[in-house]
Amino acid sequence: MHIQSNFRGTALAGMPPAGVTFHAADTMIYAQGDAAGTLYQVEFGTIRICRMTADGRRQITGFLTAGDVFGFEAGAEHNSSAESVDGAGIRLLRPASPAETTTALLQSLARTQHLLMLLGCRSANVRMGTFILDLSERQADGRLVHLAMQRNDIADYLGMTFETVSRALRHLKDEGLIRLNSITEIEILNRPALEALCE
Amino acid sequence: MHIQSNFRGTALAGMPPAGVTFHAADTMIYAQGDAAGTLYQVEFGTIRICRMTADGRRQITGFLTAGDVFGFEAGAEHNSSAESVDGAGIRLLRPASPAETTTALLQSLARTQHLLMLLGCRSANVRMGTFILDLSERQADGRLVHLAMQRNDIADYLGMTFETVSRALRHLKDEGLIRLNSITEIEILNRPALEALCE
DNA sequence: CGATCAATTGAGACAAATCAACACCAGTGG
DNA sequence: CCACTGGTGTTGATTTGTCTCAATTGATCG
Repeated sequence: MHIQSNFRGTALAGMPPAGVTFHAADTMIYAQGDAAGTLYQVEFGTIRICRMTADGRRQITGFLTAGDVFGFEAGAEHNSSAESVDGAGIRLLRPASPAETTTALLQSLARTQHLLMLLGCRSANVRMGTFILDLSERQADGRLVHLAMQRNDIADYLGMTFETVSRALRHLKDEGLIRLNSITEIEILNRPALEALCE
Repeated sequence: MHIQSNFRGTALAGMPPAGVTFHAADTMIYAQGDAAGTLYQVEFGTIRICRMTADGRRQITGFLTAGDVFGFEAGAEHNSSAESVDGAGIRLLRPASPAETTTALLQSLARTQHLLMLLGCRSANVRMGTFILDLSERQADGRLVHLAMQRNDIADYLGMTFETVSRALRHLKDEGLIRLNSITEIEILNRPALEALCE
């Protein structure tokens, strides 16, 4: 499981630094409605920020990885929940300086707007392709992309069903743009074409 | 035209306060790619924030009205453009305090996330209904909603075509939830039912 | 090995996009 | 005063893409 491997990878190299708490896969860090105020930073692993719609659907508004700061809210309560996707280490930030807060907020805003653009575009294939490219940018390797989250999470992030996620992946595969090395690893075979598709 | 009436309404009451510039309907305040840095505040009228997608579509990421602050960017350049919808007065903000910036940013983030939730939901009728309710909250009257923007703008905001906007309005009308008093004025006939639809 | 959950694939239904025609309104000029 | 025009909005017919429902395969784990 990725939980183990991810955690072990860090733990074996030495204990996680003090102030970092570990959250197992699929566990909640804070819930919708919890008191807000604290800021968090991802140390390792992947976090998803979720929000339930009134009709019962779930919208994931972001996936966060090492270095990302999260937890700000406009009100006194969290209107999103934060959950560990694959086992993650979280650091509590001591009250950050205003400048740091602004930077983190701007980044958060930029990410949200980026997702907004993605959802505004209606093609499932393009959404999926862009998602892969986005992940790729945040990961070291230019060809291999690791999917820490499962299809269901991707679906709720991209605003579609997990069946459509599956079909979109198949489509990109059939086009020769990617290869599915395993269920959690995608290989980008033709990046220029993929970028052209997603612009 | 709304330009005249809006402007006149303010102008007759006295000249716009110093530091407020007027932008006629459908004119640009800043463009995608312009140098960022200044913050603006809407004095009167309506502003739309737009972003072009590579495939030529336009996504409106927000409509701003009196009091709203806009213009922040993560980088040195604007990656959105700001345009006057119906003739609007804009005030340049002198460098705001960090606390004010954070507040404005949080509000901006909250709004963007709200729109994100809307786009994640796929029903055109619900999107349209929510849009009307959102507008209503920002306007004085609880029943009458003024549409400063035209159908095309609404479509690009809600991620659908203007034909679908038209059909969604018709649907809400047929359901007895709203009435179309004129092309720019909607009357909410059954707010509870409308809220129930949109949750 | 069977049990369970995740992922894929297929067939059909349905909502929105697309294409096209038409109505409406304001402004213009004969 | 009335045709003409261009922009905007509505409505209709058809196509297309995604959702839904259902069956099947694949992976993981006790």
